[in-house]
Amino acid sequence: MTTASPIAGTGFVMALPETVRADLLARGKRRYFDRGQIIQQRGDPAREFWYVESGSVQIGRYGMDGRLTLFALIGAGETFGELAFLGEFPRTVDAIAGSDCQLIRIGDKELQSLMDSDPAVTRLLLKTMALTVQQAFNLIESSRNLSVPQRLAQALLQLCGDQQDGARIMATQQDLADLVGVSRVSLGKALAGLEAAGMIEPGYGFVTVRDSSGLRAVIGG
Amino acid sequence: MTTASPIAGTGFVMALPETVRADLLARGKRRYFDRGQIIQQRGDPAREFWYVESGSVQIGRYGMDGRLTLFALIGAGETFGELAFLGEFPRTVDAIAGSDCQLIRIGDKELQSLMDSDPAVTRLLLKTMALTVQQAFNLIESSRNLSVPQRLAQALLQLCGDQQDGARIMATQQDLADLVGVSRVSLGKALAGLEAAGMIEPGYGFVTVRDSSGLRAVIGG
DNA sequence: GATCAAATGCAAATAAGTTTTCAATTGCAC
DNA sequence: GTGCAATTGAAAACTTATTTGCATTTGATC
Repeated sequence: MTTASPIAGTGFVMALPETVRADLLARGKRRYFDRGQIIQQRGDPAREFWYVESGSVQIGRYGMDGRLTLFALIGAGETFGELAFLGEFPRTVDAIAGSDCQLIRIGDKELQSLMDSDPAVTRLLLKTMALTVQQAFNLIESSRNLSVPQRLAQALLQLCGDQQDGARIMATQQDLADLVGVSRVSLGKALAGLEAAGMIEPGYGFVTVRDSSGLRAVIGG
Repeated sequence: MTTASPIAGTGFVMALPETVRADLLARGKRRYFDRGQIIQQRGDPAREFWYVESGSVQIGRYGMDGRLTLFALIGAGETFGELAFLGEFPRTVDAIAGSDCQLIRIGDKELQSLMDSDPAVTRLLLKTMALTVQQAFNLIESSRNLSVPQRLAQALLQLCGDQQDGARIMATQQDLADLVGVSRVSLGKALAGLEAAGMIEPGYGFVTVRDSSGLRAVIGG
């Protein structure tokens, strides 16, 4: 579901002013994860949140069948895990390294020392959080009246992130259907439509984005 | 739309620990609004947020025709306007006194002095906000797969707030349809269904809730 | 390269919601 | 009370999405 993506990952750190962000990231510790490695699991205590320096992270939930229901793909420059960390509740989603990746861990110590260093930072954190939330709500609200192809386009754009055209999104049609919140049949039709327009190329277990600006146009018009 | 309600008003202040809340509210100034009076308008700078001490506040948007599209009804104990205030962006919705009401205004000065008084409060604010957001997302996510009657039940419960059974919700079927995100026809059918079950009584321009626990059961099952 | 499970494609029947139109009702203003 | 606009009720045609079942294709494994 497109609507789910803002739940897991946001531009939280990205939205901070350059100096503050650099300061915060400098305090955190770098950690490396191999593709497929589990970063966090549902129910874990949330002692930190993560900034993705390179690579990508899959956010979703494992069902009893062991399959991952994808919620979001977090790319470089994005963060995930802030809500559970700041809210002090257990992880609500699983996170797996989608590729070999390099993350920066930001925990209580780092956050606290940043807030101590400058009292204005806390207000800034609140502001950034509120902004992020508002954007997420806007996204949700706007997607309420969109057709399936439009919502699919939105989801695909979210999933391919900042990548250039040609990005390969590793997700089955069933994954995408869950993400967008429709049946596999409906999603298949929507995919076919976007393919006919030359914007994407469906594969077996993946989708290649050919024309991201076209996808944006689909949403807009 | 049910999904819109968390945007406008939340239990932000309600979720604060008793002592902190009392402290914060004691700092704010009481203001009184007559029924129908405008509290805030879209585009206004957000210099404060409001805690509803008594009465109710309508949140929504005025269309070009001068009609209000209802998003939420905020009752006693709830707050509204935090997002725009904390995020430092202009109001995204209009707020009108739904009845004579008594609000507490919390602005920069009050918030700042609270944060200064105890450094732990800032962390607490972040936590409360994160919690509120997560709850809002949970609500949205859960409502994704609900039928129209279920979403209607959810919206009605949200609108009648803490009130006892017998609460009269002043909203036309068109209002409710906009709120739930369906056509008036579909909403009428859902209303009729709930009425047949004896949970509500539709009126002319209002709905009376007869059995709120029944409505909750509708959502659950 | 033969096998097998996963993933995709396709089609028909069904369900749900929308749009449109018009009639009936309600409540307010005069 | 009468007139009038807003609201509600109801019906039909239409659109969209779901469900179900099965056939086909793909890619990994042995």
